[in-house]
Amino acid sequence: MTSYEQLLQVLRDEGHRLTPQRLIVLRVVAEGRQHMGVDEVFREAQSAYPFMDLATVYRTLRLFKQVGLVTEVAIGDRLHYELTHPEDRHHHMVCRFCHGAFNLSPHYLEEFNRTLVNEFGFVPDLDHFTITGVCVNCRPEAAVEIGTGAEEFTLNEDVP
Amino acid sequence: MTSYEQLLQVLRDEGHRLTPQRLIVLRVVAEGRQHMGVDEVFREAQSAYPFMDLATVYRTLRLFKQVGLVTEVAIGDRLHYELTHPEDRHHHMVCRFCHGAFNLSPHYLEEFNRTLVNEFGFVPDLDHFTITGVCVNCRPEAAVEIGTGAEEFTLNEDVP
DNA sequence: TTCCTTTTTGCAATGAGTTGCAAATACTTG
DNA sequence: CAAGTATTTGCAACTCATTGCAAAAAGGAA
Repeated sequence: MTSYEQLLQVLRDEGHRLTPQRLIVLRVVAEGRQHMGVDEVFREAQSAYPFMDLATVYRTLRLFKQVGLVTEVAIGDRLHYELTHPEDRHHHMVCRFCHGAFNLSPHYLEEFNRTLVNEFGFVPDLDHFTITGVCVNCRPEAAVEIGTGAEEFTLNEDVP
Repeated sequence: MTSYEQLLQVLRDEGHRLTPQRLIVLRVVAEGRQHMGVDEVFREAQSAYPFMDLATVYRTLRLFKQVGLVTEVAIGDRLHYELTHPEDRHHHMVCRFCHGAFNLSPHYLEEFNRTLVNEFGFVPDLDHFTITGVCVNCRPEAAVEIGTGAEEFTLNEDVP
């Protein structure tokens, strides 16, 4: 487990200033659950430091992402953040129905990454990657939406 | 080449109404270049129909995307749209530096798609996919940004 | 054609996120 | 520890995109 002091050192090393606002946001994210919404981070931070401004939270999270302290995950149409654990890097599969976020090992993208670099000289941003889709649990709902014929059984309640 | 009439039929078939606004947006996108920005579409449409509203353009493009007439591409932080050519489906690699968009054959994602479905039961949205990164031409700039040592040669102008 | 219902439009308001700028403050150097 | 400067904050204004709602218009039925 990365210690709090080590995290601060990352900021100092890159020449960023340690303001109370940054310390608080860092602690909120470090102690919070996985992929917190910005509003969540804001409320928590504000309760620890009532003068906290929303713009500061956005700027701070952007900075933390830039230096690799946190990972940004787009869930639905909102940004979420979680502490980066270097030992447990992972991408996300986000369900378009339930908005659940499932971890995906980087290993599943290695081949793809190599191909883009070798064939096109294109270096994809793959330190973190989010793919949306439909999770196992929501596949029945998805089937109804796109009409696979399954609705004849699931929607008709008059069958004997 | 898909004819204009065929495109209209797609809308009619799904029970959408053919309004002047929709016809114009469709024509603008059909005749425009690849991945047009929303503002671009708006300006073109407005010059053909001065009462055109921006909200209508957004709604119309969203509808067209939903029925598959157009493909949405996120370039930088803005949405762009291009006519969907069913014979020439492709994904996009978007360069974070020059914002150039390069086509990517769906074949490069087939394996990845299968893996997610088989291993996790997760069905990714892969009718269109955009990956950001750094293109061949911008890799020198990227090297300077992330510091690979190359800057010793590119930035120091005092070498004899 | 006319009437009727439902969809669509235009407008204004809203929401998430970003940005310009002056005032405040963290860090550096003496 | 005081002074100087470069960064950061707070605030308000702004941007892109979405939405609620009343008025307008499309398409189907009489």
